[in-house]
Amino acid sequence: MTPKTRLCQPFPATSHNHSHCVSDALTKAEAICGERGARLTKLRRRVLELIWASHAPVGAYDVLRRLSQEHEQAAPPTVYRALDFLLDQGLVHRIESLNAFVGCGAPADNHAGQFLICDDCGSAAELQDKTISDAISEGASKAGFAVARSTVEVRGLCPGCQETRPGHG
Amino acid sequence: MTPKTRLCQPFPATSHNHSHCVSDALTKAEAICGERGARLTKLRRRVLELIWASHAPVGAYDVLRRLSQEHEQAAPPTVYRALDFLLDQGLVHRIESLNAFVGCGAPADNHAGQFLICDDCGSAAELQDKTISDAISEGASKAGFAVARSTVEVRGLCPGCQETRPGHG
DNA sequence: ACTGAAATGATATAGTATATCATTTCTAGT
DNA sequence: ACTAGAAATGATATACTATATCATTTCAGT
Repeated sequence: MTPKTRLCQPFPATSHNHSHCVSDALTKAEAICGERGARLTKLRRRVLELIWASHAPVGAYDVLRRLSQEHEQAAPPTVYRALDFLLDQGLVHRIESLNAFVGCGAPADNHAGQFLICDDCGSAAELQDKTISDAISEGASKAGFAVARSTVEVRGLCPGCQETRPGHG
Repeated sequence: MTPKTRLCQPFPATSHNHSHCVSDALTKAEAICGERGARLTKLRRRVLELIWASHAPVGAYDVLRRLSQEHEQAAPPTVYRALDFLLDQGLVHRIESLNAFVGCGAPADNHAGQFLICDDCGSAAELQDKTISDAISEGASKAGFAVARSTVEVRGLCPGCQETRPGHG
């Protein structure tokens, strides 16, 4: 049985080996793009890698600043085009409430995730919770609304930051 | 009993008397601000009225353009300050995925709504669906996440636009 | 009227995203 | 390998969204 709540990209444990996250994400991305005949160029691959530099969503201009250090011609469209590609392929998600982007933890399944975003450390966890998506479908359908896609962004404190800031203060 | 799904701001019927929506919203706003000792100044009231000009979320700069026609000194901070006040009072909501603002249909109850936004006509309906919010609380809690607030923005087609664009085309 | 707080005016600037056209690189068909 | 068309990138300009800062005006309570 599949659980109704799947934490497809958990909050990182303090001990986690981040370089493994990154290489894993890049490997998956290459496999997926390979299957689809989508061109994960050097530039797009590098942008994906920069997005994966942390588990916190990162702004397009932050990516640009880092990319510029190694690629002098980089300009806003350079980054936005790469991001558009990565979004199309489902390799990254856009976090609307932050105008920022985060790597997708389960790029193989075509899904719309729900995000838990820590107001303290900025990290985002990605959920695929069928109870939530079913509730949304049901609520929309009662209103006669035909759902195309939905954005769920939950703000609060991640497990680690609750220890440090128990009263949210 | 309270239904689990409340459509606290429905999609407008083609026949609906919009001036009634607006005057109703303004009346409620004055009552609420009066009770709270919050100052719904002429400027803030007018911005609220401009937001309520339609059921589609409206951008801050759209509000600015209209406001400028009657109030020459209006500048971006004029509008953003008024919006900040209206958001604080729960009289309008911000739609993150559109960078836009919409009047709140149920400003009296302090709530976090869910929004159904039509990709065709742009109208937004506001839901207060306990099934959705409970599902989010539950999913977050399984991940050990402490929820502060959540954003739910569903895109698709409203009842009226499904008739016109049955195949989403 | 006076005073401190709140609101608004005025200006500058930061931050996010896209339009457009030129050039280069890649792919498929020969 | 050659070439034409498509895809990707370069380069530049500009649009859109939001906030910082300080001056001035207005308001509520005394």
